[in-house]
Amino acid sequence: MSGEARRIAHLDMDAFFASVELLEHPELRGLPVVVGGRRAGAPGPGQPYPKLKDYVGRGVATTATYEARALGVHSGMGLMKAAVLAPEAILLPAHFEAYARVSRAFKAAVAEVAPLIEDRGIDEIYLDLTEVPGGSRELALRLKEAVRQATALTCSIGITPNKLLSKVASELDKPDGITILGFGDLPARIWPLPCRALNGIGPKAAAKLEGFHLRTIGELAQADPAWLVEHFGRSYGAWLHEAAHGRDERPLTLSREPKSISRETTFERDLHVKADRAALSKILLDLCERLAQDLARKGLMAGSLGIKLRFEDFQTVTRDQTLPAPIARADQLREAARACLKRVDLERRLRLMGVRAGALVPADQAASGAARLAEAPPPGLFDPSDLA
DNA sequence: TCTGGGGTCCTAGGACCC
DNA sequence: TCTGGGGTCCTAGGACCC
Repeated sequence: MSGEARRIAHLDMDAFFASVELLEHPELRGLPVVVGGRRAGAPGPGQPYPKLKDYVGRGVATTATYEARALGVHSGMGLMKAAVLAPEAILLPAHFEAYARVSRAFKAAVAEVAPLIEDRGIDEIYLDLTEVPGGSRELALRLKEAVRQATALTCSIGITPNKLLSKVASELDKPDGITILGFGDLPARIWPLPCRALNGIGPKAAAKLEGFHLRTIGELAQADPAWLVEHFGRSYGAWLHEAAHGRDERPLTLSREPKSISRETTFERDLHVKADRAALSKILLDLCERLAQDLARKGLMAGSLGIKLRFEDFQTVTRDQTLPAPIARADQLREAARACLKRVDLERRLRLMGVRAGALVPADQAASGAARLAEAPPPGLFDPSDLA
């Protein structure tokens, strides 16, 4: 039984990173501004802001103000491409510490209104409003006011019976919008939208659907579920059908433990293992040190370690290794990463390297477990690798 | 004018065990 | 010796999301 109808909100901060930057640089309000790029270096006092057209190098737009989006700049777009569309746009470097601080502030403010929160990253959350007294519009206004008072920023809110629809709804009236929908609104408000508007249909699935002339969610809803399963697999095909009909029973995930922690970097220029050995070695050590800090800060150890490499042609490979015992120190991480590296053919030049800690275990548990084993090996238990 | 960095989840094949 | 099947763990890759 699904019980009574739920009331779920999706709250999404408007152009979050760019909006936080505008708090620092109010004189840029109303202008096309893009946040992104590598250490562009903040302009000194009296210096003009750097323009997108003056940017050279690798990097993507992390966020863009609505003025920049109107020129065609989207997050994830390469900056060199963005510069063609909006050469005069201001380019600001990202300040992740500031965004994290504002993120905590808006979530704390929202929790005062509605405590059941699913964290969906730095700038968005789901809320369960089912048991919160008050009308949906009234609650949305209260949430927006709480966010505004805590951060001086605007957000957009969708309220519907489930997460799937609320996520779509919060996009419908951006920025600073409120959209409240029931199942009855499906044909008029949801079905005309492109399939891509559904959270879970990405570029690949959308292109494949389009190949079958299924462009809108309404067209997808009309498709025979058995046919969808045939072409998209049992799990995904069934989900496509349910999603197109706005059905989604997923509960909110109120807390979760991290499954992995990773650090990666794209190089300024492509590097070759032989010609750039020293540079790559330094980068690997750097990544491992940062990963070790992350693990220490969270009190975790890695039960497995993996590397990720991206070649100059953008092909990406990963190598993972389950460790005999959890590790957390930088030198241990590096040794394990090097063992993984040996399993990759490194003829082509590299553009990215990353390290990832998986199978995470709390450091106190891992330490006591290892100590117990070292102190008193169980009698009669022998390790086959001893024979090697 | 090529495409960041941090994640999650799913699939699929092979090893290994019962 | 052959055959079959199920379950779990490990690894690699890929889609997707923020």
